[in-house]
Amino acid sequence: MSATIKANSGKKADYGLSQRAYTPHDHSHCVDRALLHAEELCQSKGERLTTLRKQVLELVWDSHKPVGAYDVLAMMSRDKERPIAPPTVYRALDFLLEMGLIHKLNSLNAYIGCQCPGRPHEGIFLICEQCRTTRELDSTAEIHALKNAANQTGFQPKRILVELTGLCPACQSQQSAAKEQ
Amino acid sequence: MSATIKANSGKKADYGLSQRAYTPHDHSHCVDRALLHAEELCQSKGERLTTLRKQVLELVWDSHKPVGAYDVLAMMSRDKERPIAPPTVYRALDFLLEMGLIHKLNSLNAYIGCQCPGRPHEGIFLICEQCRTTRELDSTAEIHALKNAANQTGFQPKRILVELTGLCPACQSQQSAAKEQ
DNA sequence: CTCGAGACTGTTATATTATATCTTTTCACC
DNA sequence: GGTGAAAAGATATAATATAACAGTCTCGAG
Repeated sequence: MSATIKANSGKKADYGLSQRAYTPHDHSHCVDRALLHAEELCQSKGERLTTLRKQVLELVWDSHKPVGAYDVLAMMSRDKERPIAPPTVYRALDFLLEMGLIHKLNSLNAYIGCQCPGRPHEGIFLICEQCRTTRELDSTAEIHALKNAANQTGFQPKRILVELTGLCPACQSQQSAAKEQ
Repeated sequence: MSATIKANSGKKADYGLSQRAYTPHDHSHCVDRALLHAEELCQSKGERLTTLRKQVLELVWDSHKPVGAYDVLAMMSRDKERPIAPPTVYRALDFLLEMGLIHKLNSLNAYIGCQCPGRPHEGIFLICEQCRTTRELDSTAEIHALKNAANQTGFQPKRILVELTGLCPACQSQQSAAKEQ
């Protein structure tokens, strides 16, 4: 897996959390907000958001695309005389997962910043198969319906994982534009 | 990951596909049916269900629990002077996935036989976190709702992955029995 | 039949993702 | 400052998956 490319940082209007992943925006706002949330959450839970953990969170938030553990590893090892070892990164990722500050996308073996931490929720992820931009959808209703359906069979659901792969708006218009040529 | 234990083969009543994974049953029926379906499907698609592919399918269907690629590998290499190599297994698994005869459970990196092949569908998996018995739920309605929700954000969904982890009926009653002690 | 193209399988090597274990450092608290 | 628990460093290795190339089989065209 290759290292992630820096996200577009052009100064543009801010469209609200929900659609932000798909539109040009000042991404540093996203990162700042994420870090702030993280600080608050850890404070309230009495957990330590150490420099290392903060750094990993920042790298995961580097864009709206999921990053692999070894991408994070590579980014952290850059500009270091001695490279970081995998367990260091995995431990930080595990901590952030535990805190609900990031999510793991199982279909990609990659991690992405949680777009609405704090609020209890279970994510539905919309992963663009072309540009990999990933958006988290807060579909409490649909999740609830799924859990209900499971319950009716006698199964007692605890965790739920929903990942949709397809095309984001930008890649759709790109494709239809290409077809018209 | 350890090799999977043979499923209960006691002769008992057959409760219909939907609940079978959770109840004692003559598992050889499941396997036979799966193999039959596979033959038919491959025939109709003009694909070859070779000995190797059939053997892998049979091993995946060895129980109603997901099996890892390396479990299959180990089972196939048993009683062989020369062990099978990973690509052999992965190629067969890829073929079976392509045909829709098995599914991959991304949260476990494991594979399971499709419980309703042929019928076009996208699975919802109920994975017991205790005994790992996994059932496929055919919830067209819920899947549709999810895709709709995604569509409304401008995302064009193609594939969907839903995995619920929790407790199967058997493990629930086992736990409540334990509590009463 | 037979021969050739394409599909399938074998083989070796290696990439990618993740964890076990032990040691050292840091940090909050006393 | 001393102390114990949590975090991070370091080394090794496990678990999952693929690349690349060589050999074998199958099936239809001639």
